[in-house]
Parts: sequence; structure tokens; C-alpha cells
Amino acid sequence: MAAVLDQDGITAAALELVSKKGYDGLTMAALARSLGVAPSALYNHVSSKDEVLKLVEEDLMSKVDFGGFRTLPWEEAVRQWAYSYRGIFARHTPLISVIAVLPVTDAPQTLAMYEAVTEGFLRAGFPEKQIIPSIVALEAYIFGAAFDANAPADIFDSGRLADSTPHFTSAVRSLGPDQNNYPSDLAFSMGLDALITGLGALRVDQSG
Amino acid sequence: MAAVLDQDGITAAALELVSKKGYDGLTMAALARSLGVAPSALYNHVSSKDEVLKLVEEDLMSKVDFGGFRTLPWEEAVRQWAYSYRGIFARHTPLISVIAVLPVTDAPQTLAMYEAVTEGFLRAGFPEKQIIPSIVALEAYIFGAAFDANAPADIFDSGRLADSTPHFTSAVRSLGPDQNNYPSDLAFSMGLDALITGLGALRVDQSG
DNA sequence: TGAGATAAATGAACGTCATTCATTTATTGG
DNA sequence: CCAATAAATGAATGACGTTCATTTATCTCA
Repeated sequence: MAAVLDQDGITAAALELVSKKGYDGLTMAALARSLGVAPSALYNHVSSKDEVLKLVEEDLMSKVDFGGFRTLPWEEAVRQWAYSYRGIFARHTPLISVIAVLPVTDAPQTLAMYEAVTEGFLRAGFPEKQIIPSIVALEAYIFGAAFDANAPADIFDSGRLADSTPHFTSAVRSLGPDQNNYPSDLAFSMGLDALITGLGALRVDQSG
Repeated sequence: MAAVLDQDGITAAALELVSKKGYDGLTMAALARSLGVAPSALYNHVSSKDEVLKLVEEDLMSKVDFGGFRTLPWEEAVRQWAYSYRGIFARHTPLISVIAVLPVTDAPQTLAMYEAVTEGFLRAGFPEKQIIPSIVALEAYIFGAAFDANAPADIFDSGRLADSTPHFTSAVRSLGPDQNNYPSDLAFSMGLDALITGLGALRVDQSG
């Protein structure tokens, strides 16, 4: 029969659906409808909805910018990579629990990213043994920050319990004229700087 | 009618159910069964399954150990808090996407924690404006690390693509005798040290 | 050219969920 | 003691992922 469907098409349709309706709107039925096909037809090309999520994840990984590791100083490369990584997955947080536990074995785009990042760390003078833990630590931070990026502005509103949390409430108010001012971007920048400084100290050769 | 049910009982039953069957086993039907009640009866005490998750989350928050902020040097207090926080939520990752976006307004335990942590930061000499972003950054890292803690040991197995990712594959192998050795704990420790060092530098008065 | 073999799409069906609602049951307050 | 109320029931609903027997179209090869 004429192949109306393939994994690339499914991936593209899933991405478009997610961007329009969010992850709640990503159902097998909706996905099939957007492809003009019956839901059961999808199962000739993917084994489950989980596989659809993996396909989407791999596609997103290919969009993460790790090019700086070839051209920029290590600190700048990490920063560029981290911002790009967080920016992409902030809009795809439901995938994070999938990625964080997903073996890279069948994820070529993810592997390509790790290879480039590892090379960058080597060039920057990191001892081989420190590289994977450093990347893991950075990724943990990036994933956590991606969640944060979706928090509502009033997430730290202590409400009627403000009286019993005076120091916290005051610290929140100190952030800006708005009573509730969620500092997701500022926090990301601060923590990233701290990580870059702290991890950078592990380098043996600081010339990279 | 005799109140067989209340929010505390529901929370306790949900926690026990999760510890025995995981979050897949936490269904409204299973929860009701464990309480000897019909599923619909739950809705007299909680408005939705999401509220059950929020109740569980608050209960877990009360178990996070932030006592060090009253007694230990700032670095040690942060370390203790972070380890406790990660240890608890590593077994409850499905809650993380809920927490990260949940306003603290109706979460007294969470607020209590923030108040204590904020006080610790103040005592340690942090400028008020830096405190919330620092806590947010630490929390992002802790949440991301909680996901990591559940990764399988072979998550970095590059499989048949090992040849095309030589530096990465070698870096993974350098970690230990096991071919695939996932360094979740080591990574957490390294990143946490880096964050503590980097954020600690923001202090004005280093005596705390 | 024509006859399988095969890959792909269909539609009906299933089981699992969370959730709703009319009804029943037990307790409490006036 | 009665009425109001809080709480539990069981049946029903709709959404969802997934399966499967069946049909349909294309490809291969004699």
C-alpha cells in the first residue's frame, strides 16, 4: 500500500501538534487525525506512544547548539550550549523524565552532542575521568532549570502565610517592584556561572 | 455519616501505595481500595488526583532536612539540605513537574523550608537580592539530579555507535572497571561543590 | 500479464483511567 | 424527633492507548 506514513512524518506532526496544543494535546488520536489517518495506522510505524516521545526527543536534541565547543573558549561554549539546551527543553518538560533515564544507545543525535561536548572538555584540559560527571552535573542543572522556566510569576507568593515567613517574604519582595517576581532567568545565569567556575577549576591545562 | 476518610489518611495511603507499587500503581481506584472505600468517595475530600499529588508533595517536603541552617556553617548546611532533598525526591520524580510549577501559597511545609533556608543564607552574609535566585538555582540542580539518580547503569552505553563517538566512549570507560558505570552520585557531589563554591562567593560577610 | 506475497490502513473492540451524579445512609443540631 | 448535612455508594461517561481481524493497494517474480 502507498506509505502515507513514516517515522519522520510522525515526528514532524507530533512536534507541530505539541507546539499548538501542548503535551496534553498530543494523543495518538489527535496525532492520527493531523496526519489524516486512523489511530491504529500509527502502530505500523511506532510501537507505542512512548516511542513517539523518543522520536520527538531525538529531533529536539539535534537542535541543541553545541557548536561553540569547536570555536569558543570552554566557558563560553558551555554557556551557549546550556542556554540553547534549556531554551529548547523548557517548552518540552514532559520529555525530561523520559530523557533523563533513556539510554543513549539508540539516540544518535544525543550521542553526537555528547561526543562534541566531551571533545570540548578534553580540549579545555579536563582529566578524562572528570568529564562525564561534569556533563551529568551540568545536564541535571539544565533540566531542573527547564522546569523552573515554566513557573508562574507568583510562584513565591507566600499569601496569608507571609507573616510567618518574614525573611523569605522580604527576600522575594527585594527582587523587584512587582510583588511577585520570579527570577528564573537570573537564577539560571547565576547558577550556571557558579557551575562553570567550580567545574572549570578541575582543568589541568587552562589554555583551552 | 461517620468520616472514614480525611486528607491525612488519604495522604498516608497514597504514600504507602507509591512506595509499594510506584507511581503507576497510584490510581484513584487503587487508593480507594487501600482505604476500603469506593473511588468516588475520595472526591468528597480531594478535588482531583492532582490534589492527592500535592498532598503527597507537601508531606515529603516536611521530611526534607534543613536543620543544618541553624547549626552548621553555610556550606555544610547547604550540602546536608541538598542531599536530603535529592534523596527524598529521587524516589518521587513524577512529583517534580508538579512542584516546580506549584505556587507555595498553599504549601505551608514548603514555605517553612524556604523560610529556614533564607534565614541561613542571611546569616551566612548573602545580600538579600541574591538569596532567592541562589535557592532557585540550587533547587533546579537538586531536581535534575533527582532524575539522574534513577538512570540505569548502562545509560551511557554507546552500543554500535561507539566507533563514531570515540572520545565520549573513552571518557565513559575511564570511569571504572565496569564498562558502563553511571556516576550519578559522583556527579551530584561534584556539581554541588561547584555550586556551593560559586554561590558562596556572593557572600558579603563570610563569617557565617 | 497475472498471481501471490507483503506492507499498510481501517474500524471495531477492549481495558484502564479519572471523574460525575443521582441516590442512599448515617450523623448532628435545633 | 425531625430536618439538614456530610459522606459513601454504584452506575455511568468519556478519553485514552492499544490490539486485531479484515481490507486495500503496491511490489515481486514467474
